[in-house]
Amino acid sequence: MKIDVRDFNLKHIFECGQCFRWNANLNGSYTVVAGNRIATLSMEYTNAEKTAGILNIDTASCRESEEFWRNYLDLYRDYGKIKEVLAERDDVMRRVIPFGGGIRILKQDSWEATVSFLISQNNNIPRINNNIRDLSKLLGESIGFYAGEEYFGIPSPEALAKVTEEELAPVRLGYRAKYLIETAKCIVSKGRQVIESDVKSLCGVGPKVANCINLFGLGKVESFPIDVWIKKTMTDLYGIKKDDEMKAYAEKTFGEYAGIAQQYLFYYVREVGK
DNA sequence: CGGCAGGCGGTTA
DNA sequence: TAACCGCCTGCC
Repeated sequence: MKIDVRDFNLKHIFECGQCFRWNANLNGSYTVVAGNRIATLSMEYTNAEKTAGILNIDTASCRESEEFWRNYLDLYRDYGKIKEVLAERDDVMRRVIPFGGGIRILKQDSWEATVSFLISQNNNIPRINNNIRDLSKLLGESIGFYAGEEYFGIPSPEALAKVTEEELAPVRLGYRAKYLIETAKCIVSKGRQVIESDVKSLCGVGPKVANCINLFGLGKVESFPIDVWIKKTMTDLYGIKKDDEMKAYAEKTFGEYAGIAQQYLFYYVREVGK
């Protein structure tokens, strides 16, 4: 399927630290797993900034719904307008947005985001990607073959609640294995999906991970995760040093779009740091 | 080898 | 409630 898009860049979207279930291909396309779906996304960019053009979605099955991918890729949100609003509110935003002008907040499944960001703590992106893939292979269900490779979904809370830390050892999650099992047990006992009021009380979930789950898994675009990179950026660009002052600044200045502003800041500091 | 990577929980004062 | 520290692991 082909979709006309703007304010959209594959590298910006997948390499801004919000999602760990993708593989960058040599030709610039990304093979992505979302829930139980697999697709390769490629772009024909039509502007110099590479933020607009024709998105091509190649899926494993021809009965795939375009609607799913439109929603997952957050195509119904007007990022052009949001960028204008943020740039108007803040000079730093005006400067950093062009670096990641094609960012979109993916609408990930809440459980998938919970598992992903529990694993992400004190960890680096390549290892997080590997951990999630290995974990899915060990305990997740097969979601089919694509380009000759078998893919697995993130294990359900039920599947994770049943295992011991020893059984998870091959995935090399370290001390995060316990958090994952305890959190799975907690969600199983509630008998429903993760909701916002659960997040902070989950085992292994502190302020940073909670904000990531809210932002990336529950659509809370006003959430503002503060990690070491955001700390560095806000110290460098705003002269703010304390966490709670960063939080207050984000609430006051970025407001309902704080999570999106966070992504622009994050992408900027990572790009400039290279 | 020590230091560290997109933090957290537990313990202290 | 703030500061400190150990922690699995892999990589430098």
